[in-house]
Amino acid sequence: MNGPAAANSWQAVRREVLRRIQAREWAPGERIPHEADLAVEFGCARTTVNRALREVAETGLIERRRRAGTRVALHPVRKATLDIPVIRREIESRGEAYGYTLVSRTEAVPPPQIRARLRSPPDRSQLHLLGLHMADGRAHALEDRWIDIDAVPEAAMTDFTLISPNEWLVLSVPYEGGDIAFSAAAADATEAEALGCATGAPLFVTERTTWNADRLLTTVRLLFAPGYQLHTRI
Amino acid sequence: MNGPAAANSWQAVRREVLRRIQAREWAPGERIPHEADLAVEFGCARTTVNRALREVAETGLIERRRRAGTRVALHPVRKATLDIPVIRREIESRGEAYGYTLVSRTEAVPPPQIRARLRSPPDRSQLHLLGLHMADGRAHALEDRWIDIDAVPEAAMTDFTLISPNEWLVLSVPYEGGDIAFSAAAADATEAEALGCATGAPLFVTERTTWNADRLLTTVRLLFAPGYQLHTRI
DNA sequence: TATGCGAATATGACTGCACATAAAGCGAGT
DNA sequence: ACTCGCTTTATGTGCAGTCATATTCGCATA
Repeated sequence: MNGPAAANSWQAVRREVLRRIQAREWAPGERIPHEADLAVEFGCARTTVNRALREVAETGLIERRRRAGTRVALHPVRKATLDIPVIRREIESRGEAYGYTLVSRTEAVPPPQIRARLRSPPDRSQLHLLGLHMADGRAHALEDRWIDIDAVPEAAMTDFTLISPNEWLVLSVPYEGGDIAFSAAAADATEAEALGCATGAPLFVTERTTWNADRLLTTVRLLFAPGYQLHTRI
Repeated sequence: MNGPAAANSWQAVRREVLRRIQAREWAPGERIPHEADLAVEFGCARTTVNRALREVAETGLIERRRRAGTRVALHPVRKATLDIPVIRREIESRGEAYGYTLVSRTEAVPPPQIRARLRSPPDRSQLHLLGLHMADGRAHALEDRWIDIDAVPEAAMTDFTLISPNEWLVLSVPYEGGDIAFSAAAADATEAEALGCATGAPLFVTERTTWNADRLLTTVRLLFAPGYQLHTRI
């Protein structure tokens, strides 16, 4: 029997590895048998064991180091994966009607905090956009965005009354990475009016800065209407 | 020349693939050459191309289907990975001193919302724990937890004044999965006092329910002191 | 005009092998 | 004791070839 043992055997190996960790057959902190032994035990190639263990390691349950071997994590840092869709699609996928309004558009020198985040030189004006995303006619999220005009010059010519900067950027500006922070903040008077809630209401906030190679492209603060929840699974 | 071409060539392939997507050489929605062709072009084995494309697909930038081929995602849903450490370790890794106090411990019939989340039968009492996590003596997070006594009977005998349920559960109860929700809420009078903030202050909230095979184990609501941010990267 | 079936095709998985590389461990030389 | 360097070991990566499987597409048949 030369060919593949059965079906998806790397997943079978992963299942068994997870079971043994669950059942404490392999205790936290303990070293587990090395790939070659497991390959013999499971009757598959080392490659297959490697694939399975690599996937488990990605969830944080085991730690692997060359020569040192593989051990069950002592303090597992669980990894959860967040899906970050474009807001329009998030709303539409819930079966609600999407709407968007541009509230204001200016070019101005950003306040110190934003300037620091964009690493914008002092006195340099940047594009500042305020927009409101709506779901079934109700306010969903307020988007407060700064775009670096030097890094994204096309933004200066774009009409953001028709397409939200959120979506335009995803479609037209390739980016490599970013960092995201989640927090809570109280709605100030302006925000409360836009979102149709009381001043001081607790809002879920995400702040994201996006870059491309060495350029910082944009930083955005999204304030979600009260009741919003971000969901994920482990 | 039989052996590996150079070093980490699957990462080189991934880099080049990402570059072509960035540069719009492969436009969104467009089908890209199939693995065999790319293998020839890059002068490596199809396995290597497969590995690279699989990794890219995991970030949501391309979509792959058998026979249909690989195409650049039209509406990329970016995936971010959240690290979810035990609270004590999160605090200690910032170099702060960790502290924990058990505020209250009761067995009671949970309110309807919690009962639904635990799928607990009506009139069944469950273990209810309230505790406060502290960083450098300041309140960090309030933990409001219900544990299913039938699923985790050991919890009934455990002294939660010494170890937080957060940590005890991770150490002693293996679990398979859970779901997590993030939101914002206003501090009520009790919460405000415990966290040392004003009543009505906006708090970052995470709610998590954890299960194991078919049993629901525990559900927890964590209220973080004002100023807390959850960070991640794309 | 449907529709049902088989061929073609691209990804998915696996094997057996080889070489690469990080890190632990050991031992010789100072 | 201490350092340097060699050996050993477990994981990381790569290759060629094969079989598996989902899907599409075209053709034949009702």
